[in-house]
Parts: sequence; structure tokens; C-alpha cells
Amino acid sequence: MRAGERRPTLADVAAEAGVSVALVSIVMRDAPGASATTRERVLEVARRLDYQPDSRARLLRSGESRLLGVVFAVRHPFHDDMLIGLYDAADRLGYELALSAVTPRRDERTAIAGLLQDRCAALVLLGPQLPIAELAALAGRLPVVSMMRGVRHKAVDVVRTDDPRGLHLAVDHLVGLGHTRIAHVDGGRMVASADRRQGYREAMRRHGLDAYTRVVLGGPGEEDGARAARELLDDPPTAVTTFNDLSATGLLDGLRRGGLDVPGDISVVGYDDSSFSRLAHIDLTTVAQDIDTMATLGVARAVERIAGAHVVHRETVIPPRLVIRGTTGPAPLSVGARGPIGE
Amino acid sequence: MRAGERRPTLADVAAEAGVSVALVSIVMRDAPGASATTRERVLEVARRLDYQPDSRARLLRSGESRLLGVVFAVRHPFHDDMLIGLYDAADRLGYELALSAVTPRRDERTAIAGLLQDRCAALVLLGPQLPIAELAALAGRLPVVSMMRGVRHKAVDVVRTDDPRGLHLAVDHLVGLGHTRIAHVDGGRMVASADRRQGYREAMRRHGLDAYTRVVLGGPGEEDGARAARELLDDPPTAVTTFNDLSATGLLDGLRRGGLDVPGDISVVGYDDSSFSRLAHIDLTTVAQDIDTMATLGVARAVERIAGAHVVHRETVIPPRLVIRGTTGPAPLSVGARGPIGE
DNA sequence: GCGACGGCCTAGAACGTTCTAGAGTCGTTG
DNA sequence: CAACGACTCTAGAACGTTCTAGGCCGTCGC
Repeated sequence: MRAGERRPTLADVAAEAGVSVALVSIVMRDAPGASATTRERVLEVARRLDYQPDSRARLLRSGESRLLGVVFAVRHPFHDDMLIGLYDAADRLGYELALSAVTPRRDERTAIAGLLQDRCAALVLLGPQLPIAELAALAGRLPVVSMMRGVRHKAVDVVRTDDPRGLHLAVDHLVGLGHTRIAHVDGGRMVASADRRQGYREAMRRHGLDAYTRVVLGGPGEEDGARAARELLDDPPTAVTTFNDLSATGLLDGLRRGGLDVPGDISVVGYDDSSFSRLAHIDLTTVAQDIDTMATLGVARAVERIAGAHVVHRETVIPPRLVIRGTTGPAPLSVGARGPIGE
Repeated sequence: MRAGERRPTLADVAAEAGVSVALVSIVMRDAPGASATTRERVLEVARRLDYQPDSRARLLRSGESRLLGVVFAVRHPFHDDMLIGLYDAADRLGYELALSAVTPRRDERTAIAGLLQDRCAALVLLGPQLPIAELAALAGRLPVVSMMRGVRHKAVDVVRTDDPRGLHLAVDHLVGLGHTRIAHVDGGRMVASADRRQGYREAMRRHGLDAYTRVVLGGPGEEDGARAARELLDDPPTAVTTFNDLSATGLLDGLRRGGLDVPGDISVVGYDDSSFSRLAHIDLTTVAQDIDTMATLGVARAVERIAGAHVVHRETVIPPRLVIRGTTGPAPLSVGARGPIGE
């Protein structure tokens, strides 16, 4: 067999089986309207000719696409994990996924444009960076679900993690271990940064640790964590929460180079439960987002919008979970412990 | 605007602009056969109506799909990197990419089936695991390019890294640093494992270090590296090459826990240049595959097959590159150095 | 002044499916 | 016995595009 040969179509199967094209279509779709015996015979022929339905023609005619467009970022372990869940969820509901990746040289607009041309029934965007106005315009044309990013617009559904709560969990854990001098390395201009920083502040206040609250400027990268480490080394706290795992590893490295033992002298908590945080080498205590639930809900929202005419805007907030590993431990005995900042 | 409204079609644009459907098609495709003024006017209208071509109908009619199906594995940083290159390469040649992911609960067969229904013109498979017979059958229906895995079949093109050479580079580097007692932690049953192990053996022989050749059973995971570390600690060499970065990090961790300093006492070389190997925390010297070149060639092979009727089977082998980071250093002074094994 | 030609444009078929409307057959029923 | 309904099947339109064939108009060459 050579590539370039025409693929068998419904017409080929029909001719071979001696029935009409429409009947073959009925059989292939498992729709009512064919006797058991012809059904059998048609399927036999289809199998023999190795017939594969042409989804393009199918969708073109039937209008409904049962296709969900997913935009994800490459080199983003968290997105990979999310894809796994999305495939499962879509599969359960009888939908297909069309993936479009954002890469360093392929921006979100391009990724979305590709999916629009494929006539997806809805879009699921993982951590979209587009301005709200653009997302809203998009949502005027087809259902749009934003994952991990809050979008205040009635046409855009949102599924995200309760980020403040994530930091409550982290701080509670540390306080439970006896820590009081807990700092936070934030994510700079990143979208989720404000929520996490605020969660940290709230949690500290709730524990009456206002006076120990200390936010260090950081960023999403490893080098941001390393920079924060240098700043912290002047007057190290006994524990640090961070914006994400990557910055946490930079921080870890910086602190250790500065002569501190983790978790002996200082505890560190990451955020995201990235795959590398599980490496024995890193073994980072971190806040995990409930990826499966988020994926299931994301797909569900999209499908609801596709089906129902008008849905009210829904923002679903999923509680995170703390994963305790090796970078957190009891607060060191307060030998030489200093009081609150500014004391 | 509500989702569910019909999208504008060529006919809508044509009616609005007062021209025929065919002419609008000509303008949209940038094909010859329209005057500059009408071209302008049609584009104006298309923009105003926010017309988006329906790629399904387009491809259905034109037969040629200019669509490359790509099967990649999720949670596989190397594949993510490859996607970046593939998008670039496809873009340069005017092709689109249709992605289909292999996840823990979605196997390769399913991923491929999805792409076949989309009538891709060719398939680019990243590290396919399918039996050769199946790949060959597939290649009978459309061009198939296997990336990173050698497939001895005339219908399947292959683009892969020269793995033996990768280990030559690693060993040469270590020998250049004065090492002689160099062990190799292999990848067990993994596909590429044999090539890399053999490359190690060849390189050792070439340097006259036959007597120091030492292969330790390993595997692809971190725990495999850790296990190998325990075995090596009994009689540590001064350098180790490994099957991949993940096993190298496990090894690093095990060696350090065993009291050895890296790279002071012992040097370690990984394989793959995974993103985490760049973390300051790990800073692993490793063998990098030339992803961009591979991606470019993979797409090129697919496109050639699509265009040309008969192409001879081609296996393209790309030389790897050594990335020197912090886990390799000069061989320790031979205080207490032992001779070759079995001396 | 006439045919040929080139530039611009259009009508209608085609791609492979699904869908609608209806045709034929048979058994049941009034 | 005619009418009917259920069941099985078919013809042909439709989806939104591209492609082929051709029409119209002005210009050019003779």
C-alpha cells in the first residue's frame, strides 16, 4: 500500500456492501434504522476496507463539533498534568480535545486562532495571559473557560485554586511546627502573586503573627528565589513560604550556600507540586492544586455552556492540599532568636 | 453576541461585499485572479464580519491537508522542547500541527487514531513505543516519521540522536579531566539504553581504559540512580556516566548522602539536558540532543514524503552536544586510588 | 473591424459526511 | 380489503470551502 492512495469513503463501503451511502452512515454512527443483519455485513466490509470516518466532513455537515480546544503552555509541568485530567474528563463526556501549544515563539493569540479555525465548540485556556477585553470578545463567539486565572467577566467561566487558602495551609503547617518568624517570597508581577501574598498576610494575622510578617520581592524563576535568599540571609527567619516551586528551589539553593541547613535552620514551602519538587534531591514541601477536580470541572463548564443557551457566569474555586515533604521541620530551638522585626 | 450564533461564511462575506463566493475564496487564499481594489474591499468586509475560514471545509475540499499529526508524551520535558522546534519548523514550511498526547490513561494507539480521523497528511511520532509491525502498517497509509527511535523498516523515516557518540563525548570530557575510573549506570530495558551503554564501552576502549570499564544496572528513574549509587559506594570510581538526567539526579543524591563530594570526589554526567538539569540546585553536566535540528529534519522528512511519490527510507542521525555544568571536575589526586577492577 | 488574448469575475460541481423526506415491504387492524 | 404503522432502506440536499470551466470586457495585432 502506498501513501497517496485515496482512502476509502462511505461511498466505497456502500458500493462494496451493495447498500446506500446513507445506510452505511447510519451503521457507522450506530444510529437506529438498520437491521441487525445488514449492520453486521456493513461493518464487515468497513473493517475489510479499513474504513476510517473523516471527522472533518462529519463535523462540517453535522455542525456540532464535540471538540474542545485546549490552549496550554509548553515546558510547564503543571499544564502537562492538567492535560492528563482534561483528556480523561473529555473522554467521559464524549468530547475530543484539540490541543494548541503556546511556545516561546508562538503566542497565545496564534494558538487560539488555530483552534478557532478548527471550529472547536468551546475553548479551555490554561492560565491565559490575554487581556480581559480580548477574552471577553472571544467569549462572545464561543464558550471560554479560564483555568487558574480569575477573569471578572460574565461570559467567561473560571476554574481556579483557592490560592489564599493554599498559603493558609502552608502557614498553618509551619506554625504547627512551632515557627513564628515566617517570611514570604512573592511572585512579583505574576497573576496569582497577589492572591498568594494576601493569603500569607491573612494567615499570619490569624495566628497573631502580624509583627513577624515579612514579604520579600521575588518572581516566578529560580534566580528570583536565589536573589530572595541573599536578602533573607542578613536576618534569616525560621521558615519561608514561596510563590512557586521554581523560586523555592532557587531559594533553597541560596540558603544552603549561605550556610543554613534546611530544614534544620530554616523550613521552605513551595507552591504547585511540580514534578521536580518530588525529586528525592529536592523533596520540597509544597502546596498542590487539585488537578483532576479542576480538569473535570473545566470540561464540565465548557460542555454546559455548549449545551445550555444561557448560563450564569460561574467561578469555581477549588481548595488546594498541602504535600509535606522534607524541606519543613520543627522550628529550631530559639538560641539567639531575635524578636519581631523592628524590635 | 451569543455563542451559538452562526459564524460568518464565505457566502456572508460575498453577499456583503457584492461579489461571488469564489472571488472571496480567491482573496482569502491570496490567490491570483482578483484586482487590487476588490481585494481590498473584500478584506475590509471580512475583517468587519470577523470572518474565520473553516479549515475543515477547506481541507475537505482541497484534499491536501497541510496538517502534520504529532504524537507526544505528556510529562516529558524533552518532548515539550521538541514541540517548540516542531511548531517552528512546520510554520516555516506552511504546515499546521495537530497535537495528540499520550498520557498515563491514553495510549499511543488512541492518540494516533485521533489524528488519523483528522486526516493529517503525515505523522510525526516522538519516541513511539508501538511494535514495528504496527508502525509499518501505519506507514502504508501515510508518511510516518519516528523521532528518537530507530525503526528498521523501509516505509518509516527516522530522525534520532547519535547516542553512542553522546557517550563518547561524555567519556572524552571525563578523560580530559584526568579521570580513568569511569563507570556507567545504564538504563535497563529502555530502548536507547543499549546504544548508550555500547557508546560508553567503545569510548573506554578507545582510551585504553578497558580494564576500568564498569557497567552498573540502572533504569530510567531517579530511584534507579539511587540504587546504583548504593552499589557504587562500596568501591567508588571517580566519575560516572548515566543513562539519563533523572537517574543522574538520583545518583547524585545517593552519592552525596554516602559522603562523597560532587564534583570533588566524583564527577557525574547526565543525558538529555532536561530542564531540571539546568536548575542551579542540580547544575548537571549532561549530553544535549540537538532538538532544533531534529525537529527541523523531522518535519522536512514528513513534508518530503507528502510531496514526493517514492522516497527511499532515510535514517538521519544527529550528533549530540556536551553541556558542561557543575557536576564534573578534575579527577581527585590519586590518594588511595585503586587500580583497575580485579587487580 | 475582427479574432485572439489577458484580466477580472462567476456559476456550479466537488469533497465526504449527515440529515430530511419519503419509498417499499410486511404484518396488523378496523 | 383498505388503511395504517413499524421497520428498513434510499435519494438527494446540505455543510463551507476549493476548483474547473467559462463569460464578459477591453486592448492589441493584423
